[in-house]
Amino acid sequence: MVAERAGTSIATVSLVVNGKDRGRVSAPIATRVRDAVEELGYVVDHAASSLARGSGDLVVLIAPDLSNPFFAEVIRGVRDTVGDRFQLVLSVTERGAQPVAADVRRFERLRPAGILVDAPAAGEAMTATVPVVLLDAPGGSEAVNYDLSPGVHDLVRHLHEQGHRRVGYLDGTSRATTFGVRRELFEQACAAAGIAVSEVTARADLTVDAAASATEHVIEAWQEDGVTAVVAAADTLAYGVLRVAGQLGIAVPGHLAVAGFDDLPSSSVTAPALTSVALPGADLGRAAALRLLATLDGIAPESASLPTHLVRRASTGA
Amino acid sequence: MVAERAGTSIATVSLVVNGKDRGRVSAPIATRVRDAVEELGYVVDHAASSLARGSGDLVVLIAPDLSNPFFAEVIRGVRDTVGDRFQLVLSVTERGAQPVAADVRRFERLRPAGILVDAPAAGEAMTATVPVVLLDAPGGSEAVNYDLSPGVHDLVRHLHEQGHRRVGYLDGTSRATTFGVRRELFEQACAAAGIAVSEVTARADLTVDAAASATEHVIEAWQEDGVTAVVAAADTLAYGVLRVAGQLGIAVPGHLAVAGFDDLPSSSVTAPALTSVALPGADLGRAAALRLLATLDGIAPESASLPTHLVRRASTGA
DNA sequence: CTGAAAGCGCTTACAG
DNA sequence: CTGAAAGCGCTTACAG
Repeated sequence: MVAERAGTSIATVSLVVNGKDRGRVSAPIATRVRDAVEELGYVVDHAASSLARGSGDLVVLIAPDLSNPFFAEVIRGVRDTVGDRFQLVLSVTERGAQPVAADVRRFERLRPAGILVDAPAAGEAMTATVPVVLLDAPGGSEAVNYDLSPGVHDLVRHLHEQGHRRVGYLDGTSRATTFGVRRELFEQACAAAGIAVSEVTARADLTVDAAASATEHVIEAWQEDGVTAVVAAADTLAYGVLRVAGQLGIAVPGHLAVAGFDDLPSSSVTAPALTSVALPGADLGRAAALRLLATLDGIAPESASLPTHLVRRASTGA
Repeated sequence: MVAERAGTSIATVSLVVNGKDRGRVSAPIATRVRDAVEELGYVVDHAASSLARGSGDLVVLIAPDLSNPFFAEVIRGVRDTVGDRFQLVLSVTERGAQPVAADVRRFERLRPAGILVDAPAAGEAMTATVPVVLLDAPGGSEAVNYDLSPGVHDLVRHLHEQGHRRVGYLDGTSRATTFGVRRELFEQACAAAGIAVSEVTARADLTVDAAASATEHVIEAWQEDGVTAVVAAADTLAYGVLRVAGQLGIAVPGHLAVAGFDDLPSSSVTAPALTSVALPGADLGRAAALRLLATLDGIAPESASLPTHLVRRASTGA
């Protein structure tokens, strides 16, 4: 239709709308085509275009839980980076489960330009016929990760300075590898610093409610065990600890110091404000998108490891 | 490849993988095809399939702000309803802006089976070549909406019973129509009940921080104006009011009652627990998805209006 | 019950 | 600089 109206061929229209007309199509014809496109409100068919070209302009981001403010940040970083060149679409897994290989498979069918997978389940081989970049998947070679070491070491040193010698750890139930790494690094750093990690263990789903109820179950045991500080694997979990402490009248940080991971925006406004190992979500999204773009442009992506640092706030007496 | 391995034709394979083989393909051949599909890990190409068929199996949900727990609920409802029949993909607008017609246009290219638009900007004509269902867009005919009346009237009656005669209203800055409706209904109901709505107005983006800082600006004026209760257009906003009241030592509900809209999961656990007009997000998502499915099946969808009700909690002295 | 063939709307060598 | 033609991987009447 457009070709007919512009008095030219379909091939020429294709060149013009794809911006490949430089030096291939004369200016007057290109203008006629653009006018026709405008008047007809023509928009290239995505399916046909993807089919002919072999892949489309979609970038898929698969994440476990979009309602988590952390992922909102990641999404922002990805979007800012892929910009107008690609169309970003999101997919959430069922009930916050970690993305698995089958999720990638399902989106491969869409022939996206690339797939980003945030916090994939451990041990899943995320290979596809399109480029895949993993976010926050320690161990994967195709991944963009945080370097948790500096943040964790700062945290442990800070706790030590504040006089804590026995701490509790509230872990997540998530299958994401990053939680294993957080815990391991933390325990190693504690051992090195002469801080004992209580044998009383607790874990919860990544919600305030779940964390609160897990905390209720172990808080007495922690107290009896001489724990003076609790570190949670995520800020959301730490909020649960804060809530229970508040309800039980346990002074924070006086009787119990609390810290988390993520440094969510709301962590500066909890009561008391939460000390946290900052994992800049937008940076992660940006780095992952850059890596994907590099791959698509045929450039060997450099492996990215994003710095982390400790944000000291009132919950640990800072 | 699959056809070759199964010793049959491409057409037959197509019938089998699309489950259209009943009475058209013999059992042994169908089995051979399925085996071949299994062994080769074959998955139908979405682009080619969409192109040949005219439309695909994608359902697109465009929403302004996925990090809002309310939308997380909506998404859950949609997903539960579209199930395996369609592939749900999400799109977030830039910086939480209300979805506009251009967003719909952009996703039309994907040839989805249908498009769901949550909280679209007011006055946008959301027409497309594929079925579009609007969520929470009062006034639109293709929309699934809440019937806010019962909830708002219960709220006003409740405030009246608690002795409030002068209230403040904290509005959202969102362009979504629903906020206008909330305010209007509330003011009408107040007028009818003999409650004055303070002229001191405040509005904020839908975040706790923004609401808190907006509240800080007007709280004194409200107090001077004799306001004894504040109603916020969303629970997220009400959290900001609660925070400021807490910081200033204003007793809730003793000196100031607070209520919101949405009844987010976290509203039962704020301090104090928040009275709220419940807008069941999952129900909205479910109703919208059902409406889309009905349209796709050629059934005239019945217009849906979802009931709302008041959840009374401690923040208004309940 | 099965398969050859047209066609979905594009893109891209290729020939002119 | 321009256009005719092949082909992307499917689906679906249609003929057998």
